[in-house]
Amino acid sequence: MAKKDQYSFFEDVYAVVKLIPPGRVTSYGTIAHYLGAKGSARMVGWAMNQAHTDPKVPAHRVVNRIGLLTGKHHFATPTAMQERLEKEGVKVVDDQVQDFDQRFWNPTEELE
DNA sequence: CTAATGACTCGAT
DNA sequence: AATCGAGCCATTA
Repeated sequence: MAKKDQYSFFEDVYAVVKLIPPGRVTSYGTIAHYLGAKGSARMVGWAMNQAHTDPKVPAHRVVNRIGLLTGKHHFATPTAMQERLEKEGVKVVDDQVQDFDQRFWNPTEELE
């Protein structure tokens, strides 16, 4: 980590992800859109890849727009993401978040 | 330096 | 309605 300007998007992404309330989930594109870059949804996932090493970043609360645990495979264990979500109170079936629309957390509205 | 990929999403055909 | 392609930013080869 001798570099300096690696952070930029990641820093913002981390901040938003850390602000995700328990029992809530959001999507990469939503975070990216909140940051002002809808197209960088991929980067958000990339940021998670670097962030998932940080326990302060609940990457397990971040899923794709349909509530599918696309990145569960990147966790320490492929089930860690689902297990954690269920532990938070979010039901996950077949890597899919139940009541996703209800569990969805919109930073643009919640954080304004 | 150029090219390709990546935990995504939207628009067009 | 379903499928395909393009866009976006950053990292790695």
